[in-house]
Amino acid sequence: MPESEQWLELLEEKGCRITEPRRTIVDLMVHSDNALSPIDLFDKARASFPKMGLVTVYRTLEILNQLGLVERVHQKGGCHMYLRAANGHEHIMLCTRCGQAAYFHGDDLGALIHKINSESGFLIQEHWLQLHGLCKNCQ
Amino acid sequence: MPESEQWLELLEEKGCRITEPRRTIVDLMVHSDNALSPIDLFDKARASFPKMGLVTVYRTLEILNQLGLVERVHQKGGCHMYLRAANGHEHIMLCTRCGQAAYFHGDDLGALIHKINSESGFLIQEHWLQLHGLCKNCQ
DNA sequence: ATGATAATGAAATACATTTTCAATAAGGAA
DNA sequence: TTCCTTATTGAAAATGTATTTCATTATCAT
Repeated sequence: MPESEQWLELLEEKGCRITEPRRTIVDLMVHSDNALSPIDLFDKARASFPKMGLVTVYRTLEILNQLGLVERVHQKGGCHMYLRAANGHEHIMLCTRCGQAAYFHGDDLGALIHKINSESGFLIQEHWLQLHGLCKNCQ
Repeated sequence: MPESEQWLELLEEKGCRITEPRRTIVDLMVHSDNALSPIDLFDKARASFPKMGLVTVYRTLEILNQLGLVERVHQKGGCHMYLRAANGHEHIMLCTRCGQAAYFHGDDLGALIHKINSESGFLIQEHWLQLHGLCKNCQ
């Protein structure tokens, strides 16, 4: 089953109606190699669905984020872009030159987290790691 | 030498004038255990320097950020707060209950980064790790 | 096919940040 | 010290980003 369909099924399970705007945004997010801002999505979406409203982009991103399907990308310049979420122990890598995102399925950070827990007394509940560099093409 | 003085010297070396607003903000950032937003800083600063302008807070944070003395903190709710920057291989931990920040000096990411470089072809230039959990007091 | 209501888009609003600019103050030169 | 240059400042305006409101539309269970 195409990934877009899986996302739409999750939306349906959550009790959401499947609409044209949502289909459009899901499709764009599933297939994008680059992080996209709400405005990026708005512009791209209107190519195939001219009536798309910017508010709907925000609302749909919020739902997809709640479902863990997309996540906000954090960059020096700002934190306004979204990307397909990393699954399990994947980590996101962003190319600083072309913007392409890649997912690396590396070790989990369990050992480090555990060490921090025991040495610092801090009880870590959540962590995120983001990597910035040059992709193969841009080196 | 107090850390505030060190920061001010770095500002001077950069060619900046040492002003009352800058002293005030530096002092607040050096001594804060919690991440602070521009508005937080604005409010706190006016306690000792009532004429402080919000724009100056933004401008000073930008300079301190360029000098690597403060860094933006990334949280689910948004990325509008700043903290003394982590040095070397320190990583920032934030308490999700009281907001207190702690710095943990544990590397171990070198191996992971190296592995990613060789396996993915991606050349990692920078990495950010941020940890969220409960500090000793809040557990 | 119908109807209840979730979802939508546009406008208004709220919030965050940056730009502009005249007045002020820092700090080197006299 | 006093003067002068100019970086810095604060206020207002402008820009950019995100959310709320609300009447209209479209989904989907019946």
